[in-house]
Amino acid sequence: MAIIGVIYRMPELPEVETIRRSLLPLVQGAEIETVQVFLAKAVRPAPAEFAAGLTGRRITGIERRGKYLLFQLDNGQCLTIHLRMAGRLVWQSRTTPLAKHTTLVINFRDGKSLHFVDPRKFGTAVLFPPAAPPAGLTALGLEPLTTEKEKLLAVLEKAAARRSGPVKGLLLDQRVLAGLGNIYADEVLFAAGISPLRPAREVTRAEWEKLYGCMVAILNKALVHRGTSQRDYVDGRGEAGEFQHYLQVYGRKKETCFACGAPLVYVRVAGRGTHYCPTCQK
DNA sequence: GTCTCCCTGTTC
DNA sequence: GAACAGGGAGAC
Repeated sequence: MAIIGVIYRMPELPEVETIRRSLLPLVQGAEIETVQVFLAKAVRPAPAEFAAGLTGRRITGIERRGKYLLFQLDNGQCLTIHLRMAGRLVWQSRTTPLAKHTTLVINFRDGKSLHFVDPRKFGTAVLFPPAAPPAGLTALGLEPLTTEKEKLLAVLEKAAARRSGPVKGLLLDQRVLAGLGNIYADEVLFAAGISPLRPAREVTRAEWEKLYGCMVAILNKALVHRGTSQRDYVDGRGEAGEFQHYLQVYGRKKETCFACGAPLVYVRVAGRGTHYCPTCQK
């Protein structure tokens, strides 16, 4: 039995979208028969109510907002799953033994199961009615890829104007822009030639425009390559992420810049490990 | 608006 | 065997 599902180190927009696309044809129309919760704090509401709310429902579709997956149910409710750092969703036969760190299993009537495996235990699954979405979801900012350019530029400039901190912190702020994480923030800033340390309010209009173009290009290219996979992945359909081969700065600590040959710098910015080229990025 | 913490596999 | 990795909730 092939196992479907790619393991990503830290799923950001391209990875979550790739997972969405791979899962959609598998779960669409499937009816949930039983639900097993192995880590109570990973689900909301509490396990008994969570399981009862899902049992008997059919999944009608999957959407994505930022890094959240949204499973639509046939009664109008919605199940949102956030993989955080190390979570993965694996579609497999119901007889497959549970992997270590499995926090949630959704069993379908057709004999298949969706396993949520999350070693760091940071991931969450929240069942909610349309009228009461979780706070993190409602607070999300614009989608980097589906928003009109001028609108997005206006939002970035406005957010930057009242932010004294480094520009990288703004790119990581999901309330402004929903979907960028540490990997793509570093890559976008490198491509745009902007230092992650630059105060957000000092970024010029021309630079925002360049950053926007780089962001769209990088995210689209990452989507084409099915995201960034680190380490081994498990996949029954060749759905491996390959964007790791295209990273320019992320994860290249102590290496040199592909563009100019200067040693890359690794510092902590906005609480995250940050890679950049001090020569190419100003 | 910025900092801390949650977690455990991996790296040094 | 200690330090590190980090998304987002919650605390300041």
